[in-house]
Amino acid sequence: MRKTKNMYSKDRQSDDARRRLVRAGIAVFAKYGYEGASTRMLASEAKVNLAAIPYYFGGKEGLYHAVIRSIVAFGQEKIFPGIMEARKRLDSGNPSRDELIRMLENLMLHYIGLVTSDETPNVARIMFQEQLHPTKAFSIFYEELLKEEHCVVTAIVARLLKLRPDSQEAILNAHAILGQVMIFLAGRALILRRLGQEKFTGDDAELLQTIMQQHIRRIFK
Amino acid sequence: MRKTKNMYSKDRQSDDARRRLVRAGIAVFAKYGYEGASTRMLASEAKVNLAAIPYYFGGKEGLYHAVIRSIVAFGQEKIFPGIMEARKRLDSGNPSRDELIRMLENLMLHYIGLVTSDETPNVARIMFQEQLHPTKAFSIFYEELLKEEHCVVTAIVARLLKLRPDSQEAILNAHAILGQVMIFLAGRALILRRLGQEKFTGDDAELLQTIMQQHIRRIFK
DNA sequence: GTCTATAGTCGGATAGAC
DNA sequence: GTCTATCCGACTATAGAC
Repeated sequence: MRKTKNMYSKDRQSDDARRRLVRAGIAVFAKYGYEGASTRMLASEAKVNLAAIPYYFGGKEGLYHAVIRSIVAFGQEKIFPGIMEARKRLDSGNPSRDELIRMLENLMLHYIGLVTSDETPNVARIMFQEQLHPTKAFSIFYEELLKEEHCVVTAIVARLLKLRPDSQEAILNAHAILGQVMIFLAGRALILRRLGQEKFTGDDAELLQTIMQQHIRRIFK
Repeated sequence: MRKTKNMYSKDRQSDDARRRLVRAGIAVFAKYGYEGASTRMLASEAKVNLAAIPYYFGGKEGLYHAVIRSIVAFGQEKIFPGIMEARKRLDSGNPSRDELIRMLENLMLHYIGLVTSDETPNVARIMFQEQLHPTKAFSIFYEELLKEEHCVVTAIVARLLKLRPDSQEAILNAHAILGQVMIFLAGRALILRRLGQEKFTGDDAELLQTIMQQHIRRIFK
């Protein structure tokens, strides 16, 4: 039987080291990519010993997978509530055209919040890295996060356009709609350089919201 | 004075090795990223000797820059004609609303052609890699390719919405419009998995064209 | 659990024969 | 210009002291 003191210290410190490594991993993998990130960077950013990476995660790859899982959890926490609510309203009840448009708007406005927030860019960079170089991690993102999100948006778009929700046209249309926001994550460097800014401001967020509302209303009204 | 035979053989073989390396570089850097690509992969893909990379390009980084330059040239060839024509019509003459919309449509339809073509994905992957991890190469892309493209689209959008072409709103709006197509390059893995396809078909291209036309017309009419 | 020291591997670049 | 052989540095992972 373990002593209380040991359990405390073990759990607290161990959790601390693991947590710091995952946190550092998000920043370092986002900035340098999987190959570009070295275990030395990761350890020093997390302020833990180099050997802690193999010890806690079995190696660099294990740490990366832990980072992926933490991103999935972050995403599920941030976007699933909205998604699930939309899904529910679609399945039960028969939302009117205006309601459908408002649902779509709400989802998009929510994404804009993520785009312009300070904690999202690193997460988003890792997700887009995985799109450019899909590994096992991309399948996890897709199955546990992106699929449901994409399907719900497709379902809304399909209803608005009177298409089948599994039709090619509905899927492509939904992707284009989502692209209007997503490109601010994937093409972040371009738009920031174009604006002459280091990061997005609250004004940008507001402007984007009105722009997105206008686009959605004009496209679907 | 060099002998004709030597010049011939030098130029032909040297050009051949250089060309093969650049060509292989596009494929390998696209697939694995800059850090992930090794000189050994690059040489073997190009079917040249490992030492040819330092010899011709001064090293891996030099080869990468040559690849970047070749992509800029490719892009200028593929998209500048359309861009320049639009720019000319904007500067001289006073295009009508319908003409502006048609200009925007034409640019977007052209990009759809690039999205669904077979030779573009690797080029696009390298460009989006540079957006996620901007190096010196990103500045080259921006200054010599993306800036003019983005400015022209912004100018068209600004006229349609009666905004100043350097206003935040016009710039963000144009980026969102472009995002509808660009996301098919940046988020290629996602949409292909969603469609259950390995690559885009001619049908996808057609559908996308009609979708994009509808969106643009509804947004700006 | 945490650290230092080090093993073992692979990367890019070079030297020098041809 | 092209090749083989090799160097050197950086990387990840491990062994073993504390």
